[in-house]
Amino acid sequence: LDAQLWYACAGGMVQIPPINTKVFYFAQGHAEHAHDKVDFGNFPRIPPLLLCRVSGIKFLADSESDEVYAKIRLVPLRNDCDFDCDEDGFLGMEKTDQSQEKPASFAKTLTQSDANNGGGFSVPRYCAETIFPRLDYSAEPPVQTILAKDVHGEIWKFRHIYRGTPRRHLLTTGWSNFVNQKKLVAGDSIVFLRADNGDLCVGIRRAKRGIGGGPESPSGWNALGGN
Amino acid sequence: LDAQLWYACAGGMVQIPPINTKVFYFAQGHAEHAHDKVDFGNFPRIPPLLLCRVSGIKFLADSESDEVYAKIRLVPLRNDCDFDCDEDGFLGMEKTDQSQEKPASFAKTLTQSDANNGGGFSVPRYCAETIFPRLDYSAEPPVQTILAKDVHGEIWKFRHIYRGTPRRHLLTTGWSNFVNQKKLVAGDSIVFLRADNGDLCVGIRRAKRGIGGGPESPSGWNALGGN
DNA sequence: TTGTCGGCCGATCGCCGACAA
DNA sequence: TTGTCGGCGATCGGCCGACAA
Repeated sequence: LDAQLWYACAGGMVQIPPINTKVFYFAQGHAEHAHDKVDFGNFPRIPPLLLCRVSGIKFLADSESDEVYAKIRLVPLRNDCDFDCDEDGFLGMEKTDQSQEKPASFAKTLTQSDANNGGGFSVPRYCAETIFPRLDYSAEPPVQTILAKDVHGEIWKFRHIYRGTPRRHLLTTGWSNFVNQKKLVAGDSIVFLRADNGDLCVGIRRAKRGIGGGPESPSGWNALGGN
Repeated sequence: LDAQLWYACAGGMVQIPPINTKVFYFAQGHAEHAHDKVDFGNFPRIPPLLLCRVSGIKFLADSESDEVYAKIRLVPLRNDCDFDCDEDGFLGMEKTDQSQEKPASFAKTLTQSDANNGGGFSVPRYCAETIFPRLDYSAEPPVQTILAKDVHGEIWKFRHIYRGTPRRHLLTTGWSNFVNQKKLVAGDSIVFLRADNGDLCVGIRRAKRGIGGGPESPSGWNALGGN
């Protein structure tokens, strides 16, 4: 999964520590947020926090829900007594690789009208003008076909039209099918992103269904929630 | 799963040996008909047939396809040299418990018109008159609602009407939904059965898609095919 | 600028009798 | 007796501009 699309779907609040930086692992926080029981083996006592080195990161998306999540491999460090000393990036608060080049992306939370069965999608002007392919306004009406790739690489086709009084951008044909296939409801968000190679990508960010997330959470862990 | 409904779905060709009878287990035949590899462990050489005692039978139905199949537990017998001697029922060819009380059931292979999307189901007269609940012919038109339980215990509702010139029995409302949910196509069969307690049951028997069945075969074995 | 609504048109669903095999 | 067909009315999907927030 492309890291740029991953970050766009995850949202601006999400920061992933770069590889080889040091982070604290909060075992209890992890256990409390996990849906499945976390197996700490036979450790007699788990320290509240554990200094680790990030040794690997995988950007993934759930095959069912499209929700993005990350698997972060941590290697415990021995010298967790002198952790406030020196060295490089704690907690990834300094500039990380994700900030170095931010591609054009746009997220919108679906309104009732957007999610209504049989309805279309109101495209905010900013999104249509900066993310979508350039529309030929000289035609009457201005209309084009849009192709967007989701997190699995699947291509979705939409009819993009600029019409109505006052004029506005809309997705019509193809949108309803997308909503049904992805099981989107009002409150969920959709993300459009123009990749570096010019390809248009589409991702989704589902609304939080309640504290702790629902059983639909990918791989049994809350995706990047807090700790 | 009720044994009567199971036998009705399996069809008249199917005979299950009663418990505690002796049968031959054809290892090679089993292996050839299985979809998954059959693991015979480290046996250096498998005899062509193995005298066994039936120690357990489970009547089951695949949760996806509704197709019925049986799990038969076999215990190998030592004295497989003198198998043509005496004792009780070989191969269940004698009367078994399934023949002692045959409930009223009827099977019909779906025609193109039956399976057509949006169409109804032509109920053969015999089925309507002997299996279905008694219809009040004095009404105009004669119509009733039929409830039928499938192999999972789920209830399906159909509108049963007697109309047309010449008059015939039809299932209309509810039938299309049943066809779609069960993914029935022309050539598949439907089974109606009136249980001892008076309940109406419905089962399906899918058409053979080719020699050896398809990958949809339940639990990796062909259901009761030959050996 | 954009969320919601009612209008409306075409496609599909599904019930019907006619007719023939 | 029952399989197939065309008809046709009801429903639904989905595109549209009006209007107001």
